[in-house]
Amino acid sequence: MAGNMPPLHTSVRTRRSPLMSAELYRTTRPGLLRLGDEGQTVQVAGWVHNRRDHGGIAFLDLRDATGLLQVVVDPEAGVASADVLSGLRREYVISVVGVIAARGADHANTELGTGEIELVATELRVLSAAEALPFQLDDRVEVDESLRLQYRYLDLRRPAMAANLQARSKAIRAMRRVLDDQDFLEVETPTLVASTPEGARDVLVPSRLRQGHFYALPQSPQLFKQLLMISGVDRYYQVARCYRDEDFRADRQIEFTQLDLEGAFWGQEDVLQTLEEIAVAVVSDLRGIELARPFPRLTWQEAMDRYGTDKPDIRFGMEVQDLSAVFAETEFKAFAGVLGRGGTVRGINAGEQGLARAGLDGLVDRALSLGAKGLVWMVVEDDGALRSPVAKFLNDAEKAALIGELDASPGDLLLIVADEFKVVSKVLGALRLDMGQPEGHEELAFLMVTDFPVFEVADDGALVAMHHPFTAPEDIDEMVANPQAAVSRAYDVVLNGSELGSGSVRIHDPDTQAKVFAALGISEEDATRRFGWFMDALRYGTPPHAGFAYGIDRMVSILQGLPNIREVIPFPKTQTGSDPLTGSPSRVEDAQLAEIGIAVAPEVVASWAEDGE
RNA sequence: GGGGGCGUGGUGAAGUCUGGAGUUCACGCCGGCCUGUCAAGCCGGAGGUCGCGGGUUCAAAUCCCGUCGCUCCCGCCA
Repeated sequence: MAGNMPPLHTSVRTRRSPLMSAELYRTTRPGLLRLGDEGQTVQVAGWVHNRRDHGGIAFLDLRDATGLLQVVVDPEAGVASADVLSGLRREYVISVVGVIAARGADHANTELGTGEIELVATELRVLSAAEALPFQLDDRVEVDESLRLQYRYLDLRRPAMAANLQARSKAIRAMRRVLDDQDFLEVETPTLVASTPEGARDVLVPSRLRQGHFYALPQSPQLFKQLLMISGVDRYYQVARCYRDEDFRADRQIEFTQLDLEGAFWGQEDVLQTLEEIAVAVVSDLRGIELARPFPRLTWQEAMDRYGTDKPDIRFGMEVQDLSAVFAETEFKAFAGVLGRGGTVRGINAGEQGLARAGLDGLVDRALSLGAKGLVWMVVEDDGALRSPVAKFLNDAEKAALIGELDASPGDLLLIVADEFKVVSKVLGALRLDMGQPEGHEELAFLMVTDFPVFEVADDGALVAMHHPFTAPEDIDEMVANPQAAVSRAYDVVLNGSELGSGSVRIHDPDTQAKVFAALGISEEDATRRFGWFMDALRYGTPPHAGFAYGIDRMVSILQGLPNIREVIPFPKTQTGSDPLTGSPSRVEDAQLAEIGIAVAPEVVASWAEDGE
């Protein structure tokens, strides 16, 4: 980390003998000094990370974002008054003048980048005192996250968190470098926009000037970037804050950041090439490794068939196998019934899991919670027999074929689900991750998933856009004739089982756009009312265009090997959408509400009274 | 909206199943000693309404009910 940073204040640093003055705090930074700097007189400033006081000589670890530097204080050297020296505590902010000295092999600390040297203090000044902290900044104990969030400014001092902030900045810098080199134009789009009923729930903002009317915060800059294509902006990008008001997850916050990009006269291949270049640059800068190109590709159908999900983690096998043919003539009613209704029977070989009965029952519960009607588990015995509650319903040929299809060996756990394709895929896809997904993110497996369906069938039977309604179908006539089977020119980038982002070739002709709206059951009248302005824009000469959006929070968190995106967001919100530091969201004055013509519903006011608010 | 986990001095954990004195461990904090440590060491000390409310009981951190907060998952997330 420090190694990549250019020395700060090089010109100042060569000054002779900096004297402690009111306005000069430092001439260099603690983490930047190295063997070879011995003999130099420097001034550094930062926080007292730790203090080791031997009564006579004392050691201070001076910390700033560049790292730690050991400062040696001899009480008889006149560095500062005895009171000042004995009063130094953790997290005091100090400025120290001293001479860099080599520590010698006996005293070197190989854990620190600066471990071969130390600063022998000649002068020390306290810039700011610090009370005892509400939690320790070392990694000895894992502090409750709400406490970390309440004191996020302290949490961010921890070297690991400082490294996350730096990684995020480096990632965005790499993205900008790639796109700037290709003459992309960075354009900002509004954050107060019109609400659209599709997709996620909007975050609404009441208008004061038009009471009873609302802005929405953008779920993405989608339509604005398409307008920019129509405007003649040839290649666009933006580091864009986006807002989706759905429930939180480890990888989802109400506000998040995307690298949004779009290009005119572009097709799918142009986008995918650029996405690879961006990923290669970011990974190179954060991990120091060069990813092999091209990235592997799967169509959506292949991904679903082999991994049960549209965002497969391909770091491990355990692929889903179609067992429908094995059980085509089965006497086992559960399977036969599903196959008779046009469903499918599939399974995975979870390998040697060594689960006891309770663990296997847990898997069944997990499958049920995922929407399965049941889960068949089988353990291959040493003699090749199958131990399973349903083994007695299967004949020898079926058992043999099953073992063959799943390439099963003694000790292996086989998990089988029978249902409609969607359910089977979801359940086996999730169980596959439960059983086999590697811990952490040491290995990086990027993947492009292409050829998503245009539509998916909602619970009420209606068609909804799988990507969004501005995505170009492969073939518009086929789409009209058989919408459920229609393939779109939409694609995702997946990393280690996480969707890093998605994009598509867009519709650039108003007739096609109208047909997609029609297929979605949006009447011409509705389409005109909601998207008329956009349909109009398409009529004045629209270049074919395509684009993508990378989720920056997810990308950085995975590259940093972290389990949730809050670690790479400076000031995230809790799962219930609150910020323990600032207390948002908060109630506002009645006068503020009156000004915007809003009244809180009586039952909500009543609930405040109950909660003692 | 639903399910799971967690909540104990400043921090983290054990104690909770099987009720019996706020008990223990590590870190931090305060004071003392200590001239080469680096998660310094040694000695001493302070610090808790066991998230909150109610119930059962002679007795509740422990059992029951409710509630709040954090977190993971399902639903949701074009």
